[in-house]
Amino acid sequence: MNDPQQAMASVWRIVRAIPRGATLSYGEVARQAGLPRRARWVAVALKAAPPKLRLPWHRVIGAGGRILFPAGSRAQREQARRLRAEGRDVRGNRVIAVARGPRASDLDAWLWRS
DNA sequence: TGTATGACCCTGA
DNA sequence: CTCAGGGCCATAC
Repeated sequence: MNDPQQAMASVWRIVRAIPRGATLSYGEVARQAGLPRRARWVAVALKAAPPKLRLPWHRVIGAGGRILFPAGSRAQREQARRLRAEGRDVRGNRVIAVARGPRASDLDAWLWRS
């Protein structure tokens, strides 16, 4: 998986598959995309993603449920807004873990079924 | 070739 | 809870 184009496509594919209301960390996305230890690359890939794709980028958050954009920034507010629109709670730059719905341990199955 | 810079992550204090 | 330090990997100059 050294071809940037292909690696980026893999990231996009995973992000696109994140169910509404669910979230994945950058590291998890990288791992799911077959790119372990390349969390930073996920960020690069998201930034480079054509808006045309309409990727649910807001469902990708930092490890531990943190929104990584600077507090108060345009992007931070937008991400919080979209997550809340999907029923998630956001306090400051923290995304509250889901009490109902798929748990982290079940997310794999959730993501890969079909 | 070398350095700086991230939409990152983990651990330890 | 915050903070620093080290690791990580691709990009830009």
